[in-house]
Amino acid sequence: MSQELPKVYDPSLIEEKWSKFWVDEHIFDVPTPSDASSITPFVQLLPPPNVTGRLHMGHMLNQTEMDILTRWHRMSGDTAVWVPGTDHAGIATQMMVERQLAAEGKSRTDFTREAFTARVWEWKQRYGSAITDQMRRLGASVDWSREYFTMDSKLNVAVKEAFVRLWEQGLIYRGAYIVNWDPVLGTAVSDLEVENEERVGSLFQIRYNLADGSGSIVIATTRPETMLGDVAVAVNPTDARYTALIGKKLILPLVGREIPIIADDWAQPEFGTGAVKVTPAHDLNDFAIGQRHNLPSPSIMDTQARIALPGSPYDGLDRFEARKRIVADLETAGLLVKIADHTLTLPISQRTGVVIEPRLSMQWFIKIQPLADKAIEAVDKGFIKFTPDNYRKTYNEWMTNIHDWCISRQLWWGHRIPAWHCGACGEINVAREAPTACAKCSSTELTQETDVLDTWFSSGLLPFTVFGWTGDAATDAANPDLAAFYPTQLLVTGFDILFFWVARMIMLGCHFMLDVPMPDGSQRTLADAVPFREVYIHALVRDADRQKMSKTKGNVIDPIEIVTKYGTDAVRFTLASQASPGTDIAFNEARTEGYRAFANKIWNAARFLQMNIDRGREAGYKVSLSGHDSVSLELPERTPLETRWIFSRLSAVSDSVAHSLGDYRFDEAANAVYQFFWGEFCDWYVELVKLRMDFFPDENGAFRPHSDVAAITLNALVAVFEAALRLLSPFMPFLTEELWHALYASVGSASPAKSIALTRYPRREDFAANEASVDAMNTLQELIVTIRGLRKELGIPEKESTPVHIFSTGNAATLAQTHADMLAKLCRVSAVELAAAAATGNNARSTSIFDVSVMYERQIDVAAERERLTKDLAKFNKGIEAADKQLNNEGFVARAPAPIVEGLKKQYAETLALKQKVEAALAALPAE
RNA sequence: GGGCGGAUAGCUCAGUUGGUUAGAGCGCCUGCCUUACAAGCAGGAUGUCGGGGGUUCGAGUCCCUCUCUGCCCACCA
Repeated sequence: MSQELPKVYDPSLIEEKWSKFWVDEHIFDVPTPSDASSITPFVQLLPPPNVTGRLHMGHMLNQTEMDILTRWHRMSGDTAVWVPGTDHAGIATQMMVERQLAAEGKSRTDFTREAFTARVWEWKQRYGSAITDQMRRLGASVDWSREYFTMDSKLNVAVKEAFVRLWEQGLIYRGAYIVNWDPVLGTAVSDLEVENEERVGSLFQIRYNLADGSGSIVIATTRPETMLGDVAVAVNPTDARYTALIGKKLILPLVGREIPIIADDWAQPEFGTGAVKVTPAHDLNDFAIGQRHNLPSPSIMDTQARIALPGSPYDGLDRFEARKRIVADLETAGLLVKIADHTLTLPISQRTGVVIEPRLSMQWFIKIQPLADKAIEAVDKGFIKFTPDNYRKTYNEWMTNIHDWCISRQLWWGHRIPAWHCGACGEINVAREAPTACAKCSSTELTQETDVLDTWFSSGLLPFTVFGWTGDAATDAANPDLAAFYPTQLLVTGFDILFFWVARMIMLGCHFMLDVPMPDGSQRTLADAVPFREVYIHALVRDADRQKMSKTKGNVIDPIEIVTKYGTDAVRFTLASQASPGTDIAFNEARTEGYRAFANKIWNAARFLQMNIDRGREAGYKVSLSGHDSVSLELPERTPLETRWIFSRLSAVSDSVAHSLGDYRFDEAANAVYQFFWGEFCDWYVELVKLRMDFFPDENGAFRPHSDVAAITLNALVAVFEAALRLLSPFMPFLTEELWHALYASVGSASPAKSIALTRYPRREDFAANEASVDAMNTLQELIVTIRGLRKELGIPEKESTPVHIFSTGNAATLAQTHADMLAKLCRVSAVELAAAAATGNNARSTSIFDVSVMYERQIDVAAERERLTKDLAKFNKGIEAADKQLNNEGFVARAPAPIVEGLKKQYAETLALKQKVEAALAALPAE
């Protein structure tokens, strides 16, 4: 190697270099394929983070998963496209800039709309790349050449197009309805942006007197202030208490207005007093009653939820202040009957945390049922698959109970609704470009709609708008990006935006793309109109105590901080090692420390290789790397056992990693590569390889004669390590990139690709697998571990070598003799002798395949030995008892499959033999 | 009010269609600086698989039930 690697892995020395390299060298950019049918696409859309955002652990988990899959697919030969972008996030961004203005002592209303949006753009240019910079740092292998921003003019054109088409198709309407109103933001928000919170409030009972003075009705309400807008009192038609009163008039307290008593099923006799006040402009249900009974719906509040009734004593009061005053006034008037504690669910704005005010206002809606129908069908028919599958149910539930989607927002930052109101005739002109005259009356008195679209409207279109959808069938059918990359293969996201985003993309994708012919000109079916074929929903990242991370709790872990501390690869590995479908991740720093150690282990393995390559070279051996594909299917005849074994293991692990990743079992995949690299490659292979490297002195300081075994082994070692790096690289891209290049430099050949990310992912068939070597190694490993245990128990000093006696009915003893060098190296065995019979005694131990005794004279701890043996005996007895019971059970023998019965019998016999040996050993123990 | 999930070692979690004596990492205990790595090496201990019942030759795994615990949806004044 050109330069020597430092002894301890320091991620900060290499990470910046590689993240910059990947971006600058356009390693992950994917040009549009000229022939869509010649590629296997693997396309994913990054759930666009808010442009105002900062990366949190949820993002990092999401991106780690997407990146592992993208890198794996890319290395497996697929055309892997991961499209990044950011969301203009109407409300969040506008709030951000307004806060900035507030700091300058200004407010939005000090600006014109144009000046304000210009200011937002300025903000975006300046700070908008913070989150994507963080992504670059974390090594997300996205195609930056395809980066989008949801307010880009290209996307704006597409958004307008989509809106106009929906309007023309009669799927968008405008009307006055009750919407969720955020009085701080001064805009409507969707149902999804409202969180329901249970709180203890009060239920007020108020007396409304009959106009004719013949009595009164007591109503119950949680919101007395809305009585100013009452237009009726409803009772249930079956409620005997009130039937006589239906049709009579009441005097609205404090106001004096006359309102009727009406009969409506909505009023439930059991609740409160059975009589309910009706305020159509400030309650969804009351609005429905109002419609049914043809009642007026006077609004009593302004956009900031202040009472807006000129002339009223309450005019200008905030709603909660008004409530206090009204309750007090009612009490004074003797009309307040009762105040009782009452738990109720309050709608809270997700954005501002204030209580949502249901408000009657003019809004734009999407008639959702036709879109939902297709979206339901697409999932029902399996065109879109959910992992975990139970989200399908959640999705269906929501989709079948869906309400029309209010898409208008009273904001300044966002895609402005392409509609122009005619001042002359009131006609709404919806058009792609600003019309010059009203289509109905030709008046030129046109003003553009001031509302903007819900952010999720534009992000719901992304799967096709990012690839240049225009809405023109012929143009879109000829669009090579759409041809190659739509539908995308996979969407990885959190459940929190299942309805906000995933469901909307499905509805809008199925709707719009159904009209785009297939590249071959044929009619597109729903199966190909879907925006993605699979959805993987990942869980939440929690803190080490499984608490949700939140700013108020102060337990938020900043990915950048933790990455700075442990290195990106270690944090990625921590997330991956726990990421499995449906399971939340408890992020524990102790674990990350463990994976930093793993990174260091890999690093030091590279140093070991470096040393061997250098020394081997000096000794005149040739070292080469054949390339990044198949390592070597034919191992030379003189290849030692451990190399045949590690190749077999590499083959098996490659296979299992692929299967695990295919099932989104990131945890299984990560654990498999971890176990392979540390537990097999380092713990066994590297140690055994030292036996072959005859350019190092042996135990006695002597050099052995050179042989081709050393050359074979050295080259195998290099090949296996190189393959292991590729295997690890989707999980630990930085470390593996660095070491991969260093390895090639060390070997002295040019690396076959610009980046390890562009090499081939190891596959099962790439490595010669050999069953016999695996069996033999398993036996030797068990033997070595047993001897180590015995030695420890006997208190043999680490450096002292001892002979062993081995008896076996199988090949264990001969294997031990053949590979005595391994035993010498790994458990200090000076000589292997075959025993004629199984030994029992303090220095012996038995397994089902061999009996081994270590020849060492030493007084053992009799009490400890007795305890161990007694424990073993109990264990064996328990096993024997259980097996005995089963084997004597006729039902079991008759019905269980033969291999199970045979297996149990064999095990029974083995356990019995072991038990007898333990009993003998116990008997042989000297008295204490 | 509906719906979904979880409960397995001190901690965080695996455990494939029921099949032999339930695993991993971390932590813990013991001994080691063995020519890559002390962020290391070797050895070791640890479980009434939440409780109860059922199906079965056989249940951590399937069914019922109870307890605890997350989460999502919902217009009851």
